[in-house]
Amino acid sequence: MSFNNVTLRQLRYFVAAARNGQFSMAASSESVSQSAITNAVLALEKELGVRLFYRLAQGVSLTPEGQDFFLQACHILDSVRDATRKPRFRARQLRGTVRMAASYTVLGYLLPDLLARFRASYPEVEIDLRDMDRANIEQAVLNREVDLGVAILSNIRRPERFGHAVMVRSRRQLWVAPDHALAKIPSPSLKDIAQHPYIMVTTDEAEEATLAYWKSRRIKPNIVFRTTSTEAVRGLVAHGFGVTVLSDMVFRPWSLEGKRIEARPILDLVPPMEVGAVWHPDGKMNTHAEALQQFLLHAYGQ
Amino acid sequence: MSFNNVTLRQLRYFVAAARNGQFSMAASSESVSQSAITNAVLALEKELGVRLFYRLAQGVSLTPEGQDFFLQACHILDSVRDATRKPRFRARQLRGTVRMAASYTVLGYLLPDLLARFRASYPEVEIDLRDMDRANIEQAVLNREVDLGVAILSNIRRPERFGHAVMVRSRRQLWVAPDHALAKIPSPSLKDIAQHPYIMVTTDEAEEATLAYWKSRRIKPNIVFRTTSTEAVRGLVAHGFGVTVLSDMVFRPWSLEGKRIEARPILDLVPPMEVGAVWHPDGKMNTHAEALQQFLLHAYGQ
DNA sequence: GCTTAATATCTGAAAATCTGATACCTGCGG
DNA sequence: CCGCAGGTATCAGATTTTCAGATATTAAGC
Repeated sequence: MSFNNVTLRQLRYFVAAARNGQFSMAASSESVSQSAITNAVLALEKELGVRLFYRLAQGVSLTPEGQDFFLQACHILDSVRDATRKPRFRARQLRGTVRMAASYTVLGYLLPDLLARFRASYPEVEIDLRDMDRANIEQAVLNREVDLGVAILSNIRRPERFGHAVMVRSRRQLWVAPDHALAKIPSPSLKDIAQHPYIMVTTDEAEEATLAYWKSRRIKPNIVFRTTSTEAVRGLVAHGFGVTVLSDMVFRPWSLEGKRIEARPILDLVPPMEVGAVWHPDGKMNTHAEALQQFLLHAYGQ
Repeated sequence: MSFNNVTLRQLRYFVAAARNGQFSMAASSESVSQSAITNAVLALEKELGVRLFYRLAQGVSLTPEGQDFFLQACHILDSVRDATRKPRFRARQLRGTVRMAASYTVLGYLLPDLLARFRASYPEVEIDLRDMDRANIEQAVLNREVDLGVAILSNIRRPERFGHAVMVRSRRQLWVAPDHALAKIPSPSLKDIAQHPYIMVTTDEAEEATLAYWKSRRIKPNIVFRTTSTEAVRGLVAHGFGVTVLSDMVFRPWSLEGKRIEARPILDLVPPMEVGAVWHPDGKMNTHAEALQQFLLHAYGQ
């Protein structure tokens, strides 16, 4: 049976399916037929010997193994994009240091892979990376203490004060243990969620951002615990002590000790988390900084 | 023009061609016809808009852009291998710290990518990485101060005193500026090289290793400069101050300021550099360490 | 049990890739 | 200078992979 090594096309279709949550929607986003997506995913599953999606009535959702593979597939596709980006010989002679500031969440979940890839393209450019909260990033960018900041854009008031660009828009979903009452509702509303203990993350102004969209529905979550540790949240949610709403960017299937977390789309319109880069409004920066800026923006198609 | 995104198969063939230095040899190593290799490489070059190989009478050799792309292609293929390696759900719950020691060259050229990939599979395992020379690594492994050492195995006397495995065997070649007299000889001998100024690297016992194979031919290189800096060597060689013989692992095309370095195979039988892992001879180690060990060994096809 | 909305399966058509033969290039030796 | 040896490029036809479109299947909601 032609021991088919995995194909990049299969990975593309798989990633599209994971992003869309439906094979048929992935098909139209990739401009192919639904059966093409189905076949690619089936071939992958057969090759890996693992089920990647749960097939649900209204679409599909990643199994823990699928989530795991999803992250790796994204990395592979990104690497291919980097490698085939046109300006080959991307100023390998470019040397210097870029001063960059990033906030907690960004530092942990977005930048490591991104910076590793940047380094592969520009090995001679050093990145002086600093850990700051949003307010300090804003100030540092305006004062030119750093060349570039990466933060949660949706928390920045009047982003027009900066040069800025969205890098990732990440949907917020309910995190819930599989045996939790809320897990039985395919698409719970905030009102449903309000009736259960809620675990509030407080890093990167998550509390303010969260309360903002609760307030617009005129209800409040039933907060039983606050923490700055996403790890703690995972543990607590997995053990059923409560639920939370966080962005897909920080979601992991997390089967520590066999305990799983599931993510459910929320019925109400919840704004996505937006991560992006900010720089001084006059846009002037040295060549290395510009290289990094371009890299960050291009790394996310457009 | 069927704007064909790059294919993994093309990358595989390209890498095989780069490794073999000949399309026809790559063809037999991949068990396909020579025209399959040719077509894949041509398609890649067309897609990238860059010449990847110089076509020579006796085979092919990477252009600087090709060398650059080669490293990225290797990374992509490695990532795919990691992602499709069977034990999906590789003990994500595995937590702990592995103590690891590595020597200078290994630290700079081999481990960064490898550890990043390990981290992707075992995000909860921390690696306590220490910089040591060979002698200290040997001692630390025997004293169980570290779980695992990675060093230049070919420098270790009586490796049977340890558990050990070769990870990479890297051919040693002549590094020479393109306009240097030696660059005109397709495959120079050590005797040819002895007539020109030689730059000696002294990190990781490179001098001892080098003199060993010179001694077996009963001649000596004409050493005009010694340094511990591979960067310095590249600069000096590129500017024609001398030549050197080093392994492919640390080779880069290095066209800084338009200056290039070329690599030429050496006529005499020069032993390759062998990098590998060593561990305590009784083989006992905790689960995390074993995971890392397995990962390192598997990362290099057996 | 019907309807709806999704995935799975099947078939012939289309596209890609491969092989094997052959043309072409280059360095070398007679 | 020519032919040979050892390599890459090109081509045509066979093979294999992938696709679209039609249809079967499945699950949930009513």
